[in-house]
Amino acid sequence: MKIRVKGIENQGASGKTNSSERSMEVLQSIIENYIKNSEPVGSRTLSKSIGFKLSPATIRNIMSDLAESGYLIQTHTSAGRVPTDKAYRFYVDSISKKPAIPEQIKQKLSPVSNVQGTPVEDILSKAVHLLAELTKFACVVSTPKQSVSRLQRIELIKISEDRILVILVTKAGVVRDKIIFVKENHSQEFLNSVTTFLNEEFKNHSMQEIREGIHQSIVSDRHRYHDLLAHAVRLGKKAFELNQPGEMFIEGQMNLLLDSHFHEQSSVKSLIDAFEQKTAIMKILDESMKNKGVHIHIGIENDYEHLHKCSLITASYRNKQNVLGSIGVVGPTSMDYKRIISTVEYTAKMLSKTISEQSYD
Amino acid sequence: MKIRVKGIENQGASGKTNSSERSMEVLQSIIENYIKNSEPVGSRTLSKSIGFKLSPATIRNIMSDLAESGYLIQTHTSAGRVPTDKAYRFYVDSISKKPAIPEQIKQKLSPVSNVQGTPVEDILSKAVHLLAELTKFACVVSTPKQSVSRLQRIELIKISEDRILVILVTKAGVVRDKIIFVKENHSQEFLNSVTTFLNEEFKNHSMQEIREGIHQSIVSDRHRYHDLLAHAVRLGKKAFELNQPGEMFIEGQMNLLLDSHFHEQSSVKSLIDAFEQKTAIMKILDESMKNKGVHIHIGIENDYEHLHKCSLITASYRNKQNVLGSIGVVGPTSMDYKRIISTVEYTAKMLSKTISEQSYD
DNA sequence: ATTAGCACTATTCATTAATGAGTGCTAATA
DNA sequence: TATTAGCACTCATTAATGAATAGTGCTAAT
Repeated sequence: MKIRVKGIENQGASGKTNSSERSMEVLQSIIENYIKNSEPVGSRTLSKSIGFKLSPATIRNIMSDLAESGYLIQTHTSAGRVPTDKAYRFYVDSISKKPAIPEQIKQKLSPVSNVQGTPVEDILSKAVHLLAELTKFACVVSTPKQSVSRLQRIELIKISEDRILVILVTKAGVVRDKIIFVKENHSQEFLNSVTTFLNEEFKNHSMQEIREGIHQSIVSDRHRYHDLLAHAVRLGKKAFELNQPGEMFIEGQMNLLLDSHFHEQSSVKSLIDAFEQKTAIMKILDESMKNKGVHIHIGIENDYEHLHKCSLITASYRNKQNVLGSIGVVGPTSMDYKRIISTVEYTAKMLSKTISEQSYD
Repeated sequence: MKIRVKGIENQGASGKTNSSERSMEVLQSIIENYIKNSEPVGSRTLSKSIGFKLSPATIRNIMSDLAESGYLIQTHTSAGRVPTDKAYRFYVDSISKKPAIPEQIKQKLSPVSNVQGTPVEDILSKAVHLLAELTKFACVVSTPKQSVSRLQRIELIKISEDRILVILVTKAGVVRDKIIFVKENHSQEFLNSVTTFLNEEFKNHSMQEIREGIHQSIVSDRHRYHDLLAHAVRLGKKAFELNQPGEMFIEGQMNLLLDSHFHEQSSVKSLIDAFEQKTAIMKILDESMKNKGVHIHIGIENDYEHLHKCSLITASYRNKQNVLGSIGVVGPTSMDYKRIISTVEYTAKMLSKTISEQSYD
């Protein structure tokens, strides 16, 4: 058996590129070709598409090597070759200069920044909708995490004898409400005092801190004999209890089903499952908040099995103070990474800009 | 040519059912058979399924008549027959006793009523999610219409020099927020006075009334020389301006794409379009709020062309005072109407019950 | 090291024939 | 007179066949 050298070793001082480099160039061409046409690419086709700089036979040899190293697979003997997830990983890692955002995309996304006085949720919803239209894939966005965002204001409104409406306004510009049930029949005036106290005590603190702080207050008994404070703390504890599990907006799921890569029954079922069980995607979005920039999860790299046929491109958005959530695209592993990456990046940037302007500090 | 009698005339005092009645029974069987198996039903199959009470030949004659009257069509000469939208219309109109709700469905929907202190939106979202799971079709629900619901409370919160956060709480239990931009730099104390004024003036009035009332106030000049009131009216006008276009939650869109009836490309495209362009479905939901009970739109009966292959089953939900919105199912025209109708009806009932309990009066 | 040439393989596509489900009509039957 | 059995006919579906095609791998020549 002939052993072909496909290593990284240099080839002396000749002007030629070394063989490893050339292999990678070929691989890149194959990937781009496949992304474009969604069809297995053969040696002749490729030779043509790179302007016959290499003959089909040469390319066959290179392809054979690439297949051996796990970058390509054949669906059957006489078919062309298809990039593996490993190939896509190589591809996205080797992308150096991102393409400029086409004017058309900027145009399309402009409504995102054009939203005087709109609630954050509506901005997110608008953004994810447009992103789905642009990419023709499914898009998701997570709503701002409650725990990190800081308190702008709390309001307690008496609804009935035993129910109080709590409204929390965070600095990120998110308004949350819930009803709490109480045993005592507090007057609205009393609630106003409590409100004042809570606002003075906790304004600008993160929800996380507040929850811990209130817990502390209850454990310590410094308020035990002060009626107002004791009640305030008690109510506050209920009011700040975590109840929002973290939401996510989804748009354009159906786009995926027009995509030829998801035409088999099983793939469709997987997708439905993935979107039904939001947790897996949510986890990826959460993960994406931890680091700056665009995050890419290619097929098999996803922990969740039903996403093995998908790639996710995500980017976090933020206001001036905090990372709030992230937005992303779910598409086939053979998506046009360059385009999608820059589109997601740009959308997240727009989102951050808009929300920062709207933020309450 | 032989003319077959297929009219409504009676046939004397014999114990036999008259032929029209029998035709309708056959039609019903055909429809139920088709709903069950999604396959054109032939004379032999049907004869068997009704226990050979009628021979295939007889059934063929009846079928031929039904086809002539537009209740059935053949996809091709040697295929069985398929119900038309007219047949489905007949079918749903002839449903007399609705089946009891299976315990299993009640069980599954119980989380809807089990929601202490949850915002209305979350309840709706939960309900529509469960409905989609139960029916395996796409489900939609419209959020409470702002205009009919009455004011529980308004809050104005100063955000920055030129921005005020407005929070509207309606009696239906919906909290809405938006930011308004102002030229003057009002103090929070001033805003509090305005808030008090607005609450006293407008509590318990419908948004519609309030909008008109404020408009009146501005046209008339009774507040012109009173600074506080003039400002209050000005701010109020901004605050109550309609900005919520009426939302809709969608769940289970992808279920439809597993359904064999939507397997052709064109159908899929239509569906995507229908859900993208939410207006058509929204209109049907709005329409459904005008009358009590379950509403049924079968295929071609829908104004919107992209919904011609779908049937919609909708029902409104309400609190003690008002009809708030509606919830519905979008599925193929050959859906199991009995089951879906009763499921939707039950869901709407649960929803009404839960929201009424949570409503602020 | 690269390439041309050739044998080989597997898919895809069109054609054909067999099968079968279902109808419509007519004549027999209850 | 309504129902049914029987039969000829239609058309979709399926399987089988073969030709065309796209692609590979190997070897020998450059």
